[in-house]
Amino acid sequence: MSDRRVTADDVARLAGVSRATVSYVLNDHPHQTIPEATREKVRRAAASLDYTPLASARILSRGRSDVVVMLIPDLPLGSVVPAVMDSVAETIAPNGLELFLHRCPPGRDIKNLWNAITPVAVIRLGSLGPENDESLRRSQIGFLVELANSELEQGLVLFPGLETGELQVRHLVERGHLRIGYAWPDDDRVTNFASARLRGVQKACAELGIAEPVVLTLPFNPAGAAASVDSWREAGVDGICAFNDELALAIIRVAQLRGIEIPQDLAVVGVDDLPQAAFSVPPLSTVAPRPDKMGQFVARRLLDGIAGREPGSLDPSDGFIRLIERDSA
Amino acid sequence: MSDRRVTADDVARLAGVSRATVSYVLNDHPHQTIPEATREKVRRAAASLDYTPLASARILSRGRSDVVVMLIPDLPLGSVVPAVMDSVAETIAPNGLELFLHRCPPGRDIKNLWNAITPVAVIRLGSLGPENDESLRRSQIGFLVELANSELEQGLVLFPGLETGELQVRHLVERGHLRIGYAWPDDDRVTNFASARLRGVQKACAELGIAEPVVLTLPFNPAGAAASVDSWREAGVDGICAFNDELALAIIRVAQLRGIEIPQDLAVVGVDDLPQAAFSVPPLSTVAPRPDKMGQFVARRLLDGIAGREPGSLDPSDGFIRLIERDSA
DNA sequence: CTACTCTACTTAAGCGCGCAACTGAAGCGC
DNA sequence: GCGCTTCAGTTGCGCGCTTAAGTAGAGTAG
Repeated sequence: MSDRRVTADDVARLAGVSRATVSYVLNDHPHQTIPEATREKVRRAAASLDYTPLASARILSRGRSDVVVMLIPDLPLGSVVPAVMDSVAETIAPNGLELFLHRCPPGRDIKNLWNAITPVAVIRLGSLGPENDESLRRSQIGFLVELANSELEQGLVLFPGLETGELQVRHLVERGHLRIGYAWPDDDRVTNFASARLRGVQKACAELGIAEPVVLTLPFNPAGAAASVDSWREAGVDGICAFNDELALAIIRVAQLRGIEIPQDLAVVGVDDLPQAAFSVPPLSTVAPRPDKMGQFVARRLLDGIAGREPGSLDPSDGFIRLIERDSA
Repeated sequence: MSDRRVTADDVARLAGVSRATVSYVLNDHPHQTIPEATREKVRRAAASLDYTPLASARILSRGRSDVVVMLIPDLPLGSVVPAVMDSVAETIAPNGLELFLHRCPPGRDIKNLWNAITPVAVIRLGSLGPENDESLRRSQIGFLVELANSELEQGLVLFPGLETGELQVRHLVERGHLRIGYAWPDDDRVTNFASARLRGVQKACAELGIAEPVVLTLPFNPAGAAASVDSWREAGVDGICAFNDELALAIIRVAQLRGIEIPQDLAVVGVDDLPQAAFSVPPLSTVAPRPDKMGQFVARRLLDGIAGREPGSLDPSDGFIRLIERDSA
């Protein structure tokens, strides 16, 4: 809040050295022989003035910034996105990189963003719409990681929908539930996720030689949910793959009010592992994302890309999700 | 991804004018008389080269950046923080400002951040710990908005805990529930929020001349929750203020399993207005935050501060929360 | 015809920093 | 005492942009 910024010149003057020396000391520049006494003098001066180099000047001079921007459309970000962020941030921190999140609602034009910030890399977390995706690719950003919400979008898939659906079905079948239902969400914004997961369910059913899943949209209110549950029961369904835990928990609650025993009469498997999932009665079996693994994968890609290395050929979807077996199936 | 960045020089050369003219045109500089023909030439050249000014150079030159950073500790960010972000972003966008979120776990030192970015302003969303808070204040940031999680922390309060607690009690009392219980969360990270809300509850009880609330920690599992509900019932409690909707919904579920009628035997009021709240049986009455109002308030403060104006003397807590009356009380 | 104004630009001075290249002094072998 | 290397710094350029100040030419007033 002072009037004029403190610059490296001020530090140099106070320390009685040149500006270059200040820069060398504060950046721990290699190939430079500076005795500890001088270093200490400089560091003291910098500290006493609360000196912080001006990022813009630093970046301009080095020709490279340390900012990674994560661009996310205005999807409802649950607890997994922040967790992935934390994991990415932690992994790239040793390289001096800092992660920032920027929300990007459908209507907004990205172009103005680059007037404000010069990232080394950006992580696109799901599609931002055709024009923005395109302009992102054409822009002069060092490195771009394109993440997809599901196998149906372009980009790397963090949350593999196919595999998720398969895991759900295989678990139900293992426990003896052979007539599968799918609880489809009543929210357009997540259609992409849902489609991929349903495909996984269908694929697994085919592979296991059981009947096609009975797909019903699950309205997010008690009456509607109850109706869907009744329909499934009439169709002989005894195992439900829910799009996510919210739906799964709703199903469990509604079913219990109707005297349906879980998992004997009806088994349910969710997705997400919400905190509530562990504490429902019975505790919900669910396919959980592993944000730490996801973040580490993204961060590695990022670091490889920035360094100009070819990204390692690891299997992206390896270990990103896991089945948590509890008692609802 | 091209080898060399496209600079204003390239655009100038292509358009057949000087670099200064390019800058004047692209920034719509006032007090400059440039015929439309020339403007068009420049704009075409810029577009055909996909020119984006280098933010760092721009900022260095203008001595001012357009970046607002929102710093948030690693609290679980629900749906309200993103909503506040969107509201802030939208309000400041007409001024050319861009909002970025940066998470700041307790251990992390903020200092390195300013090597990466030079914000005009930062919004501190809750305390980042004593050292970081202090270093933030000493740093050379243009403007700092300090937001508090509750009345118990330093800074402006967006989510007024006192008022929240009061609203809960007054609603219960209006509906004839005079013996109040308070459901305390089993999570250390939210103690600050909870304390303020509880104080509001206690204050309202005192003012209305009813007994002190019976405070019980509500374990987030069915058995524990059931035990708490039993204790309240034994104490004659017929109206519960829950710390948040999650707890409120858990209470409703547990109570129903025990044959307790809601709201006749036991009324419950939550906080947050989760999506599930509207669809529980009975629908949950709750104190809802209004992220749009919060965001607009923060944005106004920000714009005033950046412009050097004294912030308007509006009542910060006005309209930030509201009671949503449904059927659980 | 000169002096002035207005238009439509251009020239050039920074912004603060990093880093390559240079320099002066000290140390050392012969 | 000479040339060589190492130490401990300094000088100065350039990153790409904004913007104050300047200027050539056309138009107009007197």
